Amino acid sequence: MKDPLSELPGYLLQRASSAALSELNDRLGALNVRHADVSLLLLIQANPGITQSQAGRMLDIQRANMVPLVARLKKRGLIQSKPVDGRSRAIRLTETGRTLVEKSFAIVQAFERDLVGRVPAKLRGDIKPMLLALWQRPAQ
Amino acid sequence: MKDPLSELPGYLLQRASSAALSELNDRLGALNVRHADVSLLLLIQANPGITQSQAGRMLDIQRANMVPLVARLKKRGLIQSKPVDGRSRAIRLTETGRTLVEKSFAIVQAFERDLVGRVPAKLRGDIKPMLLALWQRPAQ
DNA sequence: GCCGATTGTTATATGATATAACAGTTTTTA
DNA sequence: TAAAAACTGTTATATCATATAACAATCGGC
Repeated sequence: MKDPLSELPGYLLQRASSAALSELNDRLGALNVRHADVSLLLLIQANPGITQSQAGRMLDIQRANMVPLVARLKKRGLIQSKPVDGRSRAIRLTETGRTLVEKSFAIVQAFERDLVGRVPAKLRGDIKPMLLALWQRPAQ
Repeated sequence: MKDPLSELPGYLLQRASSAALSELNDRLGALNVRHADVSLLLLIQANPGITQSQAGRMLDIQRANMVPLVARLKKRGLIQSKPVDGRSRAIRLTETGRTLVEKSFAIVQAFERDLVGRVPAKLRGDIKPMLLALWQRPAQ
């Protein structure tokens, strides 16, 4: 059976990404979180007091889609937020959130190690530069 | 603002993939198709008479999710199918489908060229091997 | 000829992402 | 400083991708 798609870097990029993401989600399932939760928690951990919109911009998640994500984490007691002015709210991890983000990050790191380990050693140093280059969105 | 996520190859892989996919979908919008349609059409073009399940396995799309995809392409007159035995159906491009897949493939190729062009020249030869390596799913 | 596997299908659920509209607030600028 | 513009969080809603479970019909191997 011919496979014309595997010649296309863009297709390989998509398949690699979705396979990796689904593997990571499987592993994170043990903590009952998903990759989107963890990326937001890690971002808040690195930037305590970050605003919902700021986080959304960095994660490329639109304002409207941040609402249910933040609400879920708040409901689980992982984050708290308080007004920083009349419209923005500063988000921080709770103690529970800090604990969970540490456990999650351990899983993420193990996953990243495995992922990188699948690449031939001589190419490993090029992974980040290459993915960053592929990420570039041309000016429109 | 700290960005702990951009240190993680897995995260870069996801962002690169989703940016690329959304750019490709934008470009394909001119033909009123999406990337999923085009990948199936290309696969059928390369393997006339391929079965719905076979295609699904190659594209990693489950049987149940192939149904609306195939139905949509059939409704647009891009593909036709006829029974190959009591359960399987062989799928082929129609003349309309052949025309559309050619136009689509031109867009895909232009996109792939641009995508690869964003990677520093000295790394370009490693794109496919690296993405294939990242795609590997460990035996479970 | 029987039994397990396969195929296409329906129904359904979840997650990610997109747009439009809004009320209240802040910032810009004329 | 008053009016205009931009920003924030929110609701409602739509689309797309993906997942599972169940089913009837069919096929293949023993």
